[in-house]
Amino acid sequence: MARTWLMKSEPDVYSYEDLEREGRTLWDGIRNYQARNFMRDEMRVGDRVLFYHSNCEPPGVAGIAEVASEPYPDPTQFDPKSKYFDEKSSEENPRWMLVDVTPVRALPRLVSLAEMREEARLADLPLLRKGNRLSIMPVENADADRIIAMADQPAPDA
DNA sequence: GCCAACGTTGGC
DNA sequence: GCCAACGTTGGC
Repeated sequence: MARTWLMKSEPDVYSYEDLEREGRTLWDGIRNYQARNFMRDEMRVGDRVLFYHSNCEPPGVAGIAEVASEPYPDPTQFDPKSKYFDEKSSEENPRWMLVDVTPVRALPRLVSLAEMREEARLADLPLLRKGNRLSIMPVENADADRIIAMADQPAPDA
């Protein structure tokens, strides 16, 4: 059984709609070792991805995507003009790895962070843990299913 | 190897 | 825009 991951993106920078428009993207710019390790060591082609909109109003899960490639070096680390350039990395020994992601479907509506906090059965979701800033994290399949099901229900009163 | 200083994330 | 929480860096 494939796993599910949650991947954060700021919609002002790259939204789920952008992914649908492009059809595929490199998940570049990850410069956190724990997040990199998930992509490098644990993700498999076909794993499900909850595409999460962060640093926006409201934050929440916007769509479902899928891991679409094996891990490979993030090209931005080698580009001196990129803000993600890493002078300590080299093509021979790349430090940052990424995967490609493709869209699956937009959720009927955004499932907000506040709404997930209200759902007692999601209490163990890593996303909701205090101070968690990881931009990529695993999600239990049952929790992911529940979040996706929430999008089929009317939004709770704000 | 400790830890203070600094930078970043991201909700609010 | 604020700031809590956390990760990274670098002096020692």
